[in-house]
Amino acid sequence: MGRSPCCDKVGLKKGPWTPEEDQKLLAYIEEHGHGSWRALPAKAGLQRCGKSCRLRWTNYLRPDIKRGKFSLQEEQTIIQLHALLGNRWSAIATHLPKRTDNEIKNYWNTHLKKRLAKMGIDPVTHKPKNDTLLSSDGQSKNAANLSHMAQWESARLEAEARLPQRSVDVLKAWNGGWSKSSEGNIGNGLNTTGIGGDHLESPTSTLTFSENAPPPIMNSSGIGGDNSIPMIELVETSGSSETGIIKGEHDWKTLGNSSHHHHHMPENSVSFTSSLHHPDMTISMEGPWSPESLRLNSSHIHAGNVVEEGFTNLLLSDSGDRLSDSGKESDNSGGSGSDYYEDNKNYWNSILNLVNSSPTDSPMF
DNA sequence: AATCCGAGCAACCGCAGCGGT
DNA sequence: TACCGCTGCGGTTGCTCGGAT
Repeated sequence: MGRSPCCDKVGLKKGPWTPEEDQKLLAYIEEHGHGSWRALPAKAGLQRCGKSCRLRWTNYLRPDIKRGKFSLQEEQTIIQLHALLGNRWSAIATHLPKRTDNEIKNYWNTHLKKRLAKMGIDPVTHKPKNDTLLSSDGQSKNAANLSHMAQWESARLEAEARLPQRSVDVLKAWNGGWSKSSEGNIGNGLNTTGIGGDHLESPTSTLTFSENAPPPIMNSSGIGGDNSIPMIELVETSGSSETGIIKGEHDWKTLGNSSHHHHHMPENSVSFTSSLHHPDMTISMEGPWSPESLRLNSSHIHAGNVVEEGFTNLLLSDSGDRLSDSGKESDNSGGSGSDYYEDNKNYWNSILNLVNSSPTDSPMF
């Protein structure tokens, strides 16, 4: 794989951009669009490599960038998403209006990480550090720390409650082909690079899930091995209540490739909302659990990205591929499958307990 | 006033992945 | 299938600025 030599070329300027350079770049892109970044500098009369131009544009010159202090809401969003996604800044950036991944990354590293550390929360795992909260006999050290913990967990709950593990499992199954991640972050098969591109900027998403069990698990090859989610249709509604309903045989078999197993979906209900550039996309699922019955409702949304983005939101999981063909959990992360489910259960129970015993809107930051 | 030092942030670097040939 | 070009991403660097000494 040939490395792009653009930045190695001699004679190309590096370092801070001058206002003149900014002006040239801005003027060129406004008139022609960026097209090929590699070719752009010469056309725009810039002594820069294309990479540098792209970076300058995406991180600074783009007209839709908001600069300045992060709001409380933005901070919480970053923290919550970081708890789910880890250092996937570009994915996090798609949830913050007009913020760039670079800015979010910097903000995390310079502000939020330190703040969490101060609170005794491990900024990597987003869990309270043992030595901070517990003494050797497991008793809490002091009430302040416990309060921090409760507040933090409460905020974390907000994020994670939007993403029940089982829904993640379902979507993993839908998507199929999850890869393992050495760092414990997701390695899903979805292409996220199209998210947050020129047409999609600031989704915030929630997922709600009924108490009933979600569908059984697909095999690992899943549906749509090309990472698409072909069973979903997006209907442009422009604010009307009109929705497109896709109905068909309530049988997964009709949707995927012929190799996967036949599973019937139990009754279930899913509601997914996402606010994008022009928010309020709603995906709701009613009746028999089957992707055919997904009902999508959106307005002013770049349709191609919406579906992908929406499901990427659902795929925010730190678990790897734990699903097997038969729907049982499989073990490929070092622990047994039952350990995983036990841990998961305990985890959710602890979060729910914390939330039940603490104010939901307690100011943390 | 000069120097030091840390925080904040813009920009760079290298890698991975994708599409085209 | 292998190679190449290109883009995007995340980690890191290094410059700037402001506060402390």
